[in-house]
Amino acid sequence: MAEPAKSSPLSELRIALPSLPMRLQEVGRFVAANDYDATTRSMRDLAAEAGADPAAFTRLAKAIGYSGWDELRAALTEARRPSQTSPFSGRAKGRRHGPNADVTLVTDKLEAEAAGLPRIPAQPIAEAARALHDAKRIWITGYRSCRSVAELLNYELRLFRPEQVQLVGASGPDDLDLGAFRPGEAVIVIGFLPYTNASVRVAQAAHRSGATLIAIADSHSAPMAEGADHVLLFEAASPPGFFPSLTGAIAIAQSLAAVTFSLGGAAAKKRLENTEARLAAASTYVSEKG
Amino acid sequence: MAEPAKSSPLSELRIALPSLPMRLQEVGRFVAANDYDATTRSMRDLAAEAGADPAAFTRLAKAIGYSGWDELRAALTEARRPSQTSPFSGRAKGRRHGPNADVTLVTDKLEAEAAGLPRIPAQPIAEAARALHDAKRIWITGYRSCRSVAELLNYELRLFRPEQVQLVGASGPDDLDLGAFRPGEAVIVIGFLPYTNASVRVAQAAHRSGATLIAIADSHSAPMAEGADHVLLFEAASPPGFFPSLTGAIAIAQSLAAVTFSLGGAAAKKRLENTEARLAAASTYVSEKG
DNA sequence: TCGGCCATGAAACATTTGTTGCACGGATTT
DNA sequence: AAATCCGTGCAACAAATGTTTCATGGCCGA
Repeated sequence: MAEPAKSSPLSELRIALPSLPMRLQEVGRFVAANDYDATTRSMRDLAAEAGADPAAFTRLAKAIGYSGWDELRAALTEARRPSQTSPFSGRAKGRRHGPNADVTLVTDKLEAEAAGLPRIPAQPIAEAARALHDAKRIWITGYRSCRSVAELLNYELRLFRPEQVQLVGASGPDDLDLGAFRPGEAVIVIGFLPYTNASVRVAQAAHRSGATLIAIADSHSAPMAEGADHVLLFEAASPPGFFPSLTGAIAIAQSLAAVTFSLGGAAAKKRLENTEARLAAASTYVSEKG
Repeated sequence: MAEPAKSSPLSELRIALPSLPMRLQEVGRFVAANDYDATTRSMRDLAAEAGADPAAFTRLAKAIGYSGWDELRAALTEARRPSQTSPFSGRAKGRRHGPNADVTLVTDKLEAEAAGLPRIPAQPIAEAARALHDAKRIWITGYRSCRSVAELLNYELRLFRPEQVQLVGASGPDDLDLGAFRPGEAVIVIGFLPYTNASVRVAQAAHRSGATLIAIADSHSAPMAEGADHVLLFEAASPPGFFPSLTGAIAIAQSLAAVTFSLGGAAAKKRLENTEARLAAASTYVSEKG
């Protein structure tokens, strides 16, 4: 298989974890989660706290290729040494050229997107949230890459308003939903350049039906923003050769859901708790442990 | 006498330094200058490197009020312990209610998320992208709210590698896909606390199969990060009452797709152009106009 | 000059450290 | 069903740890 990036002893450990015997996995997890204590305290101490046999630590070290616990701990200690590099900069073994171009590419992109977020107008989001709060029913629309944003919004809103939120096209052809829009309902349409025809049709249908139209788009002149009651803007632009950025749209979606939830007050909170209890009962999630 | 501010054992040491016997001063200065080694290496080791007698360390500790070297080192160790408070913490502005409480809520949230993005480690993303580039096939997994991230990644990767990218569970029960993982393929699993059982099962299956496992998660100790060849971290934490933030995960997904695309070179570019041409021919998009 | 004092290094001490051999038990194979 | 392997806990081991003691030597005050 492709050789794993064994940048640090910790990642070596984590990679090897699943293929170890059960008890060794336990102590391995303990070490990975408490690596600072692993470097400072004694093996027996750790064993006592982890509720395991001291010998297990020696065996763990040998199992992942070290001559013993001492050597593993030495490696962890070196990896932890505050040493040379400033807070960021990865662990850079001296790489400066070639592959490093990708890294700066990523950093630049992340910083650019971070810069875009605070520029998102907050006021319209709050207003749109109130509209959602008042809506008897909420429809959500997004095509192609915007589908992911639509689904996230759908998911989060359904956590506390399960019966009143629906993804357009979720239960059959989109066109069936278009005729179902009613006044008093809200329709959210997400899109950016180039605009998908289908999303524009949804927006138009929403407007015609008298429902409240909320557009999440990259421009006021976006087709789905025409006639919209609320327009939530984000920056989708990216450097040439990149895909448009959806980070802003996601941030808007999450803010929208959060404010709508807070407007819902105790009732919304109650419903969310019910949902979570149901998920827990179905053992959807990995149970927490010490 | 006036009690000196004993904020840390180190400052205690430095304060008491001048009033100590010469040899103890030397040792004390050595400890102050190499406090990391002081917490990790043994007394005799330090003595050898400092060119001093081991006993001097015990005497130094006693001279500044500790019962022995062990106690001094324990204090230094505690002082050095990495703070367990999350990177977020400087906030908690008092504003709760008011006319535009919702608006400040949104701006705060946006700013917090913007601050989180530059903290995403870029190096692992670049490495993971190379793994994707080399993979014969790419599987993508995400449940519940992470489903949206998975689908975005799926969408963008398929733009230039249509036949080799597949969403786990897209064509039938997830379990059918679990058996299909092969060495030389890559499996991406996205998740954060609370972790969905299904995603952990996918990660385990991927690891067992010998495929390259890429985890996008909120912690190194996330279950799906165990055994992962690449772990891409983001901050999902949000203020109480909020949903976890997916902004970071989306940003990672997009960076991953972008770097993978750039690694694809001319071939990837060609495929992307084909795809776009096909979409245009199907008049998926609204034609540009004045 | 003598006598006490203290800093200092070396060696001996009890304790704790990491390690390894052994026996038991469950799972798998023959 | 028997044989075997492997994971695991226990206990004993040698090595290393921090501490203490003791002998030495320099310093200052009588």
